[in-house]
Amino acid sequence: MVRPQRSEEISKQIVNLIVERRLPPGAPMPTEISLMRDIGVSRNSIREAIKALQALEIVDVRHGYGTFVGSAGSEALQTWLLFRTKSRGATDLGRLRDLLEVREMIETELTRRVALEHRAELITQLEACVARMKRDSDDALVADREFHDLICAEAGFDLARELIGLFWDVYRTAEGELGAPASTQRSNARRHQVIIDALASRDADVAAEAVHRHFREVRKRIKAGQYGGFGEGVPTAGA
Amino acid sequence: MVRPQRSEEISKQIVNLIVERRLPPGAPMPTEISLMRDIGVSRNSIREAIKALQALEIVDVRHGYGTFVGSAGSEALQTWLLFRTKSRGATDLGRLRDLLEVREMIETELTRRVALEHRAELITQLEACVARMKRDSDDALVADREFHDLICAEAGFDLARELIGLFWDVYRTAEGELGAPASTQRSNARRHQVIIDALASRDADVAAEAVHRHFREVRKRIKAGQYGGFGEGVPTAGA
DNA sequence: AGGAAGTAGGACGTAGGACGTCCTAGGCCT
DNA sequence: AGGCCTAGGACGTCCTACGTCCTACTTCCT
Repeated sequence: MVRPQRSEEISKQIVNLIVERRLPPGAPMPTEISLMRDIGVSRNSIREAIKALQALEIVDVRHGYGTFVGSAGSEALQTWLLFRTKSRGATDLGRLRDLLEVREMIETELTRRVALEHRAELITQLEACVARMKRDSDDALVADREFHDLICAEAGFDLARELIGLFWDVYRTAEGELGAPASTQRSNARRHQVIIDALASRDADVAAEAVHRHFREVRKRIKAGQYGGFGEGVPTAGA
Repeated sequence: MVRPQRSEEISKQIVNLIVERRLPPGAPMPTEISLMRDIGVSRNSIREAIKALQALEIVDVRHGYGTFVGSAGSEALQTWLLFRTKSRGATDLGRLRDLLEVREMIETELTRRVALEHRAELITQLEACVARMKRDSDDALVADREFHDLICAEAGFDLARELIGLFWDVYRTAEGELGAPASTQRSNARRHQVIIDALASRDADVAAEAVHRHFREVRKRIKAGQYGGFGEGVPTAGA
């Protein structure tokens, strides 16, 4: 007889409970005590099961108040993806590259679609972002993120949008921990402007090419080897 | 003074421990007891922190043996994505559509690249998959998955490949739980054959179009509305 | 009466100990 | 040498107690 890990089993039961009762995000969950009674296990086991669900943002636990249904947002994956990127196992630059690669693939296709169909207002909003990016302030980074998010939002696919945001955040964090050089905001703004123009022209191929060019530039910055990767032996500063 | 959740803090410390010591996947971790001493908290707290990491496959716990560094594989996200897809909050079909949409975007771009550069042997392997898909056995599904995985693997981007696999699995599961009609394997095989031909022609645009066509077909099947969505009121079989 | 401070209860957070279960390694027997 | 078997280590579950935090209700002052 196989004993399939108590708490894992409990986690499934809790998820089922949410799905079957059709509880929407934010709805209150049974308390730990009542789950204890209903499922018939100790509070410890219940808590461990909830902890696993909490790590995936499937539930939202508020100290002193209660446990609620979560929204399974993409922030939950940040720890996962960041670890995956930093953990050794493959070449570390390979992991960073993979991250960029996926971003590029999704954003390229997304941009193709947005090029074919978007509100005229979008262009204005994007222009505003680029204007902010030209000033070398901390806000430039925020504007960069917003730029990409605006395009993703325009396409209307929530999952894609969230994933792009996740990848962006993790990439920036990982890159930062490597001590990568910040790109000059000036040229960065220019490359984003190209994307806007492409979108405005409503030509999918031109837009895709603009996005490719943007990423090619970012990749070049990585490969420039201003830093030699970490986790392979010599960590950034040299032995 | 903010108290940032003990176990979350512990989780971070454990992750740091792995990253700083550069422990590779599979390496043994300190025991719960020694973590208890080192970090200075109760075993309960340690275990809850580990449980969260375990949910993300950042660590791998083996009963009676020990705790080891995990590989952060994409299987960890299955629970997350499946819940996200099934949880109400947006229209449920919207979630399924989002899943397909992201798959389509990644696979389209991936296929573009593979079309431009791939081993001749790949075509042979893909042909073998399609041959298996033509037989209406359980193996047809496996072959379908393998088909897409082969293409992703050829491109060489691990993350993209794993994500596609994840999306495929979750889509199939979610679709299955909705009681969706299985597509006729005959026509499915034919659409895959088109993709192979496109790849063999080494024309990126043709390949992309073939992939689009494939997904358009799948989408059509969803929208056909053989089942009316779940979670909005009437669950499949009618009240 | 209206509002603000205080309080009681509920719910999650952490601690510590005990015992069960499972695994591996190493000694022992054949 | 090879297989069995046992001792010990490590994770799994349970129980109990107490701390912390939040909400909602009560109470008291204006």
